[in-house]
Formats: sequence, structure tokens, C-alpha cells
Amino acid sequence: MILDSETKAVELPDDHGTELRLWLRLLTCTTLIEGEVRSRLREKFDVTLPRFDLMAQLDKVSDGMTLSDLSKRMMVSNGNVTGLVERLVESGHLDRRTSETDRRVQFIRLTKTGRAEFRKMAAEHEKWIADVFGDLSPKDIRELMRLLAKAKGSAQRSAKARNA
Amino acid sequence: MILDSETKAVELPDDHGTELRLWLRLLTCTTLIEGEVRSRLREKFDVTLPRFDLMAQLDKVSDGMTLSDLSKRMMVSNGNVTGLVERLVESGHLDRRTSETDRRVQFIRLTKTGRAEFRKMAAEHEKWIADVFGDLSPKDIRELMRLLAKAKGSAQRSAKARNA
DNA sequence: GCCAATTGCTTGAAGTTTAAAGAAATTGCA
DNA sequence: TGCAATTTCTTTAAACTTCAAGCAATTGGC
Repeated sequence: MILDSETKAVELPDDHGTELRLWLRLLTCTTLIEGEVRSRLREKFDVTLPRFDLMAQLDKVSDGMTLSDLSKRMMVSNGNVTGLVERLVESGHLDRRTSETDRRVQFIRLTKTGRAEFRKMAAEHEKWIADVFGDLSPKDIRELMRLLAKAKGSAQRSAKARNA
Repeated sequence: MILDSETKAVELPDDHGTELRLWLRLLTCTTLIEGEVRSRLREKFDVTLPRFDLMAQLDKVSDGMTLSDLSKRMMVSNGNVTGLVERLVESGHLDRRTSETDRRVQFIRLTKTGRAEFRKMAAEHEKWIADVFGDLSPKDIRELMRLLAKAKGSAQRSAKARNA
């Protein structure tokens, strides 16, 4: 243990162990919950998590969204979205139509069926998540929200600095 | 807004919106950081995140680990680990040897080169993570650690209940 | 000892993901 | 206008991932 002149524990200048442990814990939590959601989606609705996530993005809007929008919001690559959308159009959940002003752009929407199916899944999903966080008090949740918002801001700042 | 008899805002019995928002925020944070780490690993060391993660598990022990151990610790499927290990043995980072008491079991270790390479990457990685969380105070970090531990426990309870 | 159940790992199919390269269309600026 | 840069989307190859099925070895009753 290293002590400073006032006999208080201090960190070594290059010890970033606490941040690393925080990251590992964050990752563990997310992986755990994600795995749980994935299992349940497959089990109850025979749908994959990426498809659910994509539909969730589309359900937020009424009039559709471009592939680029989807890719940004989902934080995955363009090519990835191309494939996902393709399969979901194939299965009748989505609908695509080319923009009239820019022929590169495709507007993607949920079909009637797609939206209905998604809403059913989303209702269940919300209950699962509530149960997953069931041991947390409202205050815990507020605090977590606040701290994660701060963490998100910090991470964005860090990422931005690297790409500058 | 719904108010109870003492004029205090209350939630609808089935509104689990706060938990859902918490989950989305947790997911966003993790995805953001994971993407950042992935990019940097590729850029600076030309290594993928899954390989780094696997080596990180092995670096914690001196004498090796079985595939099952790896799969449990990494929270991924068995088949996944089989493939990752295969490629890392191929590239000379890992070493495998069959147990003498149970011929189903394979002990996996980092090779000398593998460990040296990993240590170099890990040192950088730790700095990146410290920067990612750079805006958080020590108190923020402690609080996040505590709340995430609670969330993890809650999620485990929930998962366990489902599989019971 | 026998054999059913379990455990450790591999395989194969389907799907997801990234990175990189490329095609098509639009934009902006000289 | 002309054309270089940018944007949108697709394509490709390689890797990653899960799930389910299967094989080989071990374990635990009996």
C-alpha cells in the first residue's frame, strides 16, 4: 500500500485497475441480460435478437427509415443492415420503397403484420426486462440512469478525440 | 399524469418503461465502448476482440484452462470456443494438450509468444478504458460498480428463476 | 461389471457481423 | 456546365456466433 504525506491511500499514477474492473462488470451485466433476452425471444417467438432490435427501431417511427438511419441507430455496419432487412422483407415483416427524390435511398417500414407481431413481442420483452431489474429500487434505477448517461458522454468524448 | 390520493405521482401497475430505458442505456454504453475497443485493437494490433477476450481469460492463470472453463467464463457457446481456440493455436498464440486422466479434456495455454503479445495489448487496452471513463469521478465509479453488481445479481436471479 | 446418464468437445447449418471494395446517385464547387 | 467528392447502398470474404446433433469418454448407480 502506498500512502501519501498525510497517510491516506493513493493510487499509483498509472494504475487504471478500477476503470478496467468497471468495464468488465458493465460488459458482464450486458452479456448476461442480452443472452437471457436472446433465449427468451427464440423460445417464445422464434425470432433472433438482431431482427427484434431492427424492428424495434422501425416501430418508433410511423413513416419509415433509411438503411443508413437504421445502421447508425443500431450501431452496426451498413452491410449488416442490408442483409437483415433483406431477410425481414422476405418474411413479410418489412416493406421497402425507393425514394423518389434520391434513387440511392430506400425507405424501410414495418408491414401491418410486422408491426402487430412486433408489438406482441415488445410487450413480453418489457416484462422480462422489468423482471431482470426487479431487485433494483426506483432510486437505484435513477442513479444507474444518471451514471450511465455520464459514462456514455465520457465514452463519446473519448471516441471523438481519437477520430479527430 | 396519474396521482394517488395524496397527490403524488404514481406509476401504472404495468408500466415498466423505466426498466426498459435503463436496459437500452446499458446496451448503448456497452456497444459504444465495445465498438471503440474493437476498432483500436484492430488498428493498433490487428487482432479481433474475441481473440483478445479469450487470451485475457487465459492470461489470468498460469497453468491453462479447459475449453469448458473458457466457454463458461466468456459466456459464449462451446462451439464458439472450439473455433476461436483452433485459430489461435494455428497462429501460434495458444498451446493445447490433452488431459492424462480424462481424454475428453483439453488444457489450453498461452504460448510464450502469445502471452508476451497479449501483455503488450493489455497494457494499451487498460489505458484506453481509463480514458473512456475519464470523465467519471472515483465516487461515480464506486457507485456504478455497486449498482452494476446489484443489477447483475438481479439478472442472475431472474435467469435462474426462468430455468427452474 | 454393466449400462444409463452425464460431461467435454466437435461438427454442420443458419445467421450475424465486420471490413473493405465497389456501384450508383447526388451534391457542391470551380 | 463539368467533375471530383460524398453519400447510399450492395457485395464479398472471413470471422464470429448460436443451436442442435453427435461422438467419445467418464461417472454413478445397480
